[in-house]
Amino acid sequence: MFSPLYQQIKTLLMQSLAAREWKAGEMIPSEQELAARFKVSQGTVRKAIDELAQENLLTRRQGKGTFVAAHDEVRTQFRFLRLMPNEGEQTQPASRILACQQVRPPADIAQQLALKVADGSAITIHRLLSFEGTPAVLDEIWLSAQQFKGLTIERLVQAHAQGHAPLYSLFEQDFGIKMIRAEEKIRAVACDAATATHLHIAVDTPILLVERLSYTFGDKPVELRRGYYLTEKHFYRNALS
Amino acid sequence: MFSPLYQQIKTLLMQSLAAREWKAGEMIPSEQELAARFKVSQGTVRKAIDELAQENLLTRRQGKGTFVAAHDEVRTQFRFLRLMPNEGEQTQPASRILACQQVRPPADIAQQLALKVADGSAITIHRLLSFEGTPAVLDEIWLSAQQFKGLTIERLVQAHAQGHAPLYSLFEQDFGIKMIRAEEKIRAVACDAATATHLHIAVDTPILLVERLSYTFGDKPVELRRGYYLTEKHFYRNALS
DNA sequence: TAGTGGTCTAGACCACCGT
DNA sequence: CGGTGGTCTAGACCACTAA
Repeated sequence: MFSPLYQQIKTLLMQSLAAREWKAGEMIPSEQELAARFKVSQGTVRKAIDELAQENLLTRRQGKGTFVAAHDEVRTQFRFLRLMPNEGEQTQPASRILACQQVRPPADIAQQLALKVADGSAITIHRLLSFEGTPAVLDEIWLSAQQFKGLTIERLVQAHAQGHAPLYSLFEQDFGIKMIRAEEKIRAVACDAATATHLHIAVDTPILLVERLSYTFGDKPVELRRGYYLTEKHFYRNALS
Repeated sequence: MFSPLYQQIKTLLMQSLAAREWKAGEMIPSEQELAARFKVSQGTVRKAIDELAQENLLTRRQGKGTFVAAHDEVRTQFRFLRLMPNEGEQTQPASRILACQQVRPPADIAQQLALKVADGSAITIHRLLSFEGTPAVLDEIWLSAQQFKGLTIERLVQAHAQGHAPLYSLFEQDFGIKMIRAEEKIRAVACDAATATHLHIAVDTPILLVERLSYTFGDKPVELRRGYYLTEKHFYRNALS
């Protein structure tokens, strides 16, 4: 098996990132330094960094340096939230935590997150996102209790009060777990009674069901999220390129 | 305004592609030739081609050459069709053309396609996609009659019979119009009577409404498509990265 | 002014493909 | 084998940032 040098360098860098050798938002060594460390030319390091930047793991800033991408940057703000208003600019939603409990996960969820089906092996969060006071998204989030030990509703509410808007930013900074990619399955379903109440709509209103599985380093699934999106004043935007 | 050399080369190449200097599927000149033509080093041409390949306008094949991307390649097969079965592998749908008429476009559609609202200024196609005999998608497609002069239902059916499965491949080869990117707006809606009949489902069943605007070179919108997706046995897949 | 990433070059060699 | 794209190097210079 032939593997180009820059790929090997890329793997090494990715391992350093996974091991949190440099924290989110921090600057990594300069291209020259890395070239010296790995005993390759700057161009080779460059190509490795280029690919990592493309994958949103690093951020290059000319004149300053290369930084570990963080989930609280403006750039990343709407990378995972694809809901757009029918008219006007995209705005930051208000988030209200409804619940956060340590529970026994259903079999299907445990399977997708590679968890044991045991009491307290999972944490589930329920929250409501609103745009300009109007509820738009009801999220049901599942995590491994082992990885997110100590995650309570108080902590979520507190983080939120501190302007820690994106959940992934909290996961990254407090638990050292960075979501690097996700896959979504989107379906249209009829709204059930409980969801209808939270979204202030009639039962059986058609809503989007967005099922998201998020992965960290090593393609490890760490979050499963079922989002119920009201698409009357908003739509799910997707660019095909 | 500073613009790097490779960007200028990229623009020149893109102009050649838009002018159909090389046709879909054809090989473009080698990097060496292009470097000589533009009086730059191979590395600079290389970087321009790299970006065009990334944008799916060119396809590199080691040992062979660089080719103009075509819509009938396997690679591109599912670039625009995001529907996946709940279980099993993604398969090619069967397509049935229901109608193809030259009509006066509604104002909203004319506006998005930059058409005049006049009798016969638009072409509309209705078609049904089925997976394993089960209807799954009803598409309502709008095009400029001027750009797609001579597009009739006979031609569509004939192209289809020749295994010209993807519509975009027909557009590319017969009309010289290549879709290079698209934006989709996805909503959940209740199925109306006409759609219900075609999809063999009950009225008011929740379905996905996928509104797609496709662009050619120069960010020119050339196709508007409203797709009604049945998401009982399938889902719309999306990768967030 | 010093340090960073960004561009560009020229040349060597490798991997892959077809003949 | 010759031609293609793919990798790697070493070095020069440019653009941007911050002190």
